[in-house]
Amino acid sequence: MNTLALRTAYQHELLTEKDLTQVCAAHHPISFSKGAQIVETDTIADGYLVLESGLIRSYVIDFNGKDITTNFFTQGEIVIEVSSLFQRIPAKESIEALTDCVGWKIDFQDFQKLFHTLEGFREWGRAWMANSLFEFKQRSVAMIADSATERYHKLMETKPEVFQHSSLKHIASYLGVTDTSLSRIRKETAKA
Amino acid sequence: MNTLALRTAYQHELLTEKDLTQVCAAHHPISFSKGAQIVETDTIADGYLVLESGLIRSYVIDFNGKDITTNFFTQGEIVIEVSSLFQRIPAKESIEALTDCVGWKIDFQDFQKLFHTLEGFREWGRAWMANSLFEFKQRSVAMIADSATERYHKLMETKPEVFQHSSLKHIASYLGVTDTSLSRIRKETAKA
DNA sequence: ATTATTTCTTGTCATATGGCAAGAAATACC
DNA sequence: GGTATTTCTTGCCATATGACAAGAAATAAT
Repeated sequence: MNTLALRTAYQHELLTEKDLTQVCAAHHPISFSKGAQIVETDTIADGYLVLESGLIRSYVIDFNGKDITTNFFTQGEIVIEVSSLFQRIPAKESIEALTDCVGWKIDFQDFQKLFHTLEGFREWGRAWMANSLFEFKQRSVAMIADSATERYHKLMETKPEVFQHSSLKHIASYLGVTDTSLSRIRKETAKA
Repeated sequence: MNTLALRTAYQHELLTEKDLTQVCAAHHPISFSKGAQIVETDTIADGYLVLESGLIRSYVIDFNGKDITTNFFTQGEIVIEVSSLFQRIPAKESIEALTDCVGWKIDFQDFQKLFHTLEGFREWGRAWMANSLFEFKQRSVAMIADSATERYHKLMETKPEVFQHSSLKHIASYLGVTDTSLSRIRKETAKA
């Protein structure tokens, strides 16, 4: 089986080749069919996965019962409900497969062992978290500073795969607009 | 000197009393005058601080030259530019004191030593990061799901201190509205 | 105290986006 | 293949918020 995604995901200067071998060995292959629920709300996540292929989204249901996509995951990304996994609390987000997916799963206990054993691994982990935090901050700033059209274009550039496999509705809620508006934005874009 | 904020900030079930003593000892008191720059963009952060008293904000300048407040920090909170500190890259956010402030600073090297030595401390750190990530996700969702008025009320509830010491402009950019709009929202609220 | 500067309010008007609904298109189901 | 269901588009109108500008109020500077 191809471990390309794993090697990509765990790229870090302080993670030695030896560490990396150990880390990879702690993962096992896993696959999901389109529509499968990968993390369910109100359960405690028991691990995370590195996505080898397919498209995944995380989402929450807001107080009005509206479904809001919080993230899209593509190849080589870590698919995880951070709060649930690391604070050992029930998940507040759901994660679902938008296409058939294959990936590598690591269980929490195995992760813990590596985290507390390998200095390089925890440096990687901390850097990964720092980067995630940065991306979410950027997202908040984009919601304030950019127009819906600009956010649409940015997503097109960074994750074009999303437009092949996700419905307008999911993309619209991620961008913070209605699907009606997104349909119009797309029309304008195509025209230009 | 009062170490209340320190003890509050480092509350975690896996951080023993012994660990905590060691952690506290790694901090030294520090103070800033109103208007002081605590973290400057394009420099690499050399530590972080636990705020004992005062009000601090972080902000970015967007591509249009607009100043956007990304966060407010109040007593007991960790004031930090995560990306810069943990990825050792130039800061993209600035952090400044909105009032005179006193707090406890820990230098990166001292933090590193504790992080890689004390299992409980890194559990705390990871939990802190997980929680920060969660808060930023919530912020993104609020930008999508809540009206400006709702976001205003939420901030009023969670950080009322902000309204005493920050200008409308800073609060407005944090909430994602213009100061004009915020002035009107406030008026409506007062009326009701 | 006086003046200058920044901050806040208020008015008018423009605009992006939402809400709702109807039809078209695509997809899933039997 | 035909029907049902979901998804997408489009029109009309409502509304929240922005842009700009002028004055008031507060704060800082001399």
